[in-house]
Amino acid sequence: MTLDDTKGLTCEECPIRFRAVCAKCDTDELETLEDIKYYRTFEAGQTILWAGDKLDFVASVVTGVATLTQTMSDGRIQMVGLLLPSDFIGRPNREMATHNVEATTDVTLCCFRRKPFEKMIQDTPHIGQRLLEMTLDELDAAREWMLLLGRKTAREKIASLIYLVARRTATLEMKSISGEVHVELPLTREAMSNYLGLTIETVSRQLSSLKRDGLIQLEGKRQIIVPDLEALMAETGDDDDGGMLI
Amino acid sequence: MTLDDTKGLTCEECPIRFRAVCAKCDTDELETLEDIKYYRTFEAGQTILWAGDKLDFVASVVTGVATLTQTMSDGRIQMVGLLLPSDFIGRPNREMATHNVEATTDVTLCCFRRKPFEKMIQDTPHIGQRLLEMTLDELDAAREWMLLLGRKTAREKIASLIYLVARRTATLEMKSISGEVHVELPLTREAMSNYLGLTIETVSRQLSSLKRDGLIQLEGKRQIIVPDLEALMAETGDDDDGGMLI
DNA sequence: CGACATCTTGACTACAGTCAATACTAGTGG
DNA sequence: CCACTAGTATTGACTGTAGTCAAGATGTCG
Repeated sequence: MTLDDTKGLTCEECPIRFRAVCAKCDTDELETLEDIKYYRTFEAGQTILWAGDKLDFVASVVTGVATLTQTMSDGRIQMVGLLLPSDFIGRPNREMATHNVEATTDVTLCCFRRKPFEKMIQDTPHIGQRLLEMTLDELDAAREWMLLLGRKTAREKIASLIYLVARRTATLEMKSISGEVHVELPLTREAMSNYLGLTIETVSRQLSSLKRDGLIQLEGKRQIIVPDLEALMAETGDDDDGGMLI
Repeated sequence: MTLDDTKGLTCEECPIRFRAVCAKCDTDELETLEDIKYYRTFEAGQTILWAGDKLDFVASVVTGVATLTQTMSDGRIQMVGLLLPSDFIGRPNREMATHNVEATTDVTLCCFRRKPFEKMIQDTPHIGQRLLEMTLDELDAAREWMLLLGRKTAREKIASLIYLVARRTATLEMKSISGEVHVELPLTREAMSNYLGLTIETVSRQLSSLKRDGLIQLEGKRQIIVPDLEALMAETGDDDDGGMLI
């Protein structure tokens, strides 16, 4: 799905219909949402929101990848969220953006005007319930990420990131989780370093090292081939069952 | 409030009545909660839950401090949550505990049987709404924490932790945020190191260094005096406005 | 008082960061 | 088509911060 395909999309046709904040809504509720929604698009590299901006919408990512980052006054940057299609931006009952949001690929957002959306949360349990589920999932992901940042080595960090994306693509494409997987990494080295709490030099060195050891192959800058996902997993420091919870 | 004071407490008398997951409930709703709740107490050092345990309750911390930790197979530990009174344990619709939960002081929990609690979330918007607010707050805290883990120096990490606790005590005691603050740190050096993604030796060294520089005074192992909160803040790497969002 | 936990300090090491040079890639214009 | 540039990525040499290993100090409790 490209940017232009989303123009004038109805909720029923929406590619994230069953994963986004509206997933539990019935037809009536979708109609209310239609009234308060509008689409916005951003090009790769553009900033969607600056921390501190007044925010009069919340939004779902429809297509593309965006990042949430936090910046220290001396310029150090830490990514604190990686937003994929269906992920939610903004917080009900908060007027200010708290983090920078940047598009790393071309991005389409489905924006909801904030005030009416907040009212819907009060009146439409399905929205609130779904948002709670999604927020709990994000909290789980954040905690996994904290383990990575606090305790993993550089090599383990890189392996974990590739494994995460590889696994997601594998399940998305309904492929078996073992065997060869082609991974499209929508992040620059800088974005990766900000995700992992490393410098770009260390990211580069560890990618080269994993390549030298035959655990990955690099095709251009953004394409990675993982010949053996199990073998990569062994480098992440995790044991296998992670992430299969209900 | 001590452990024994909470025996047979009614919701109306509860010390966390207006901050916990039940904060928005009206009298009727509290009555339903009374039926499915029971108290449990744990001694300092006890494990409340093991990751992987079957979980048939969720709970609020009424008194004391507990930690959420994640463990790697080789023994590395990262704290991923610090649970203070009113914080929530467990996740609706999930049967397994995903992290270890340990009492660092004596702890009282107000436990709710999971099934009826999940039903209440469906039927009682006030519970779900409050849980959503609390989860969003936790997510914010987790992201702040990720910045600390990924990008701060050891000294900044220690300063940040003390500042966090100092600030909380100061606001709790309605004292001015500037000037001298006495802080009770309910964590061992080991727990601090797991919180900060450091070794205990580094924690110890940095505490000594902050002491040498006159930024803190140590009274016994757990009591810290901060003569000048502003000066400590300057060591955290943050700029002042952090944490004052709506 | 002695025994065990926890904490502090010191000496040394290693992993990731810094600084700098070079390589690669994509885009622009002659 | 190639030259030039700008941005991004890789590699090397060196440094510095936090980790490791070990000895001692302090505190707690029977």
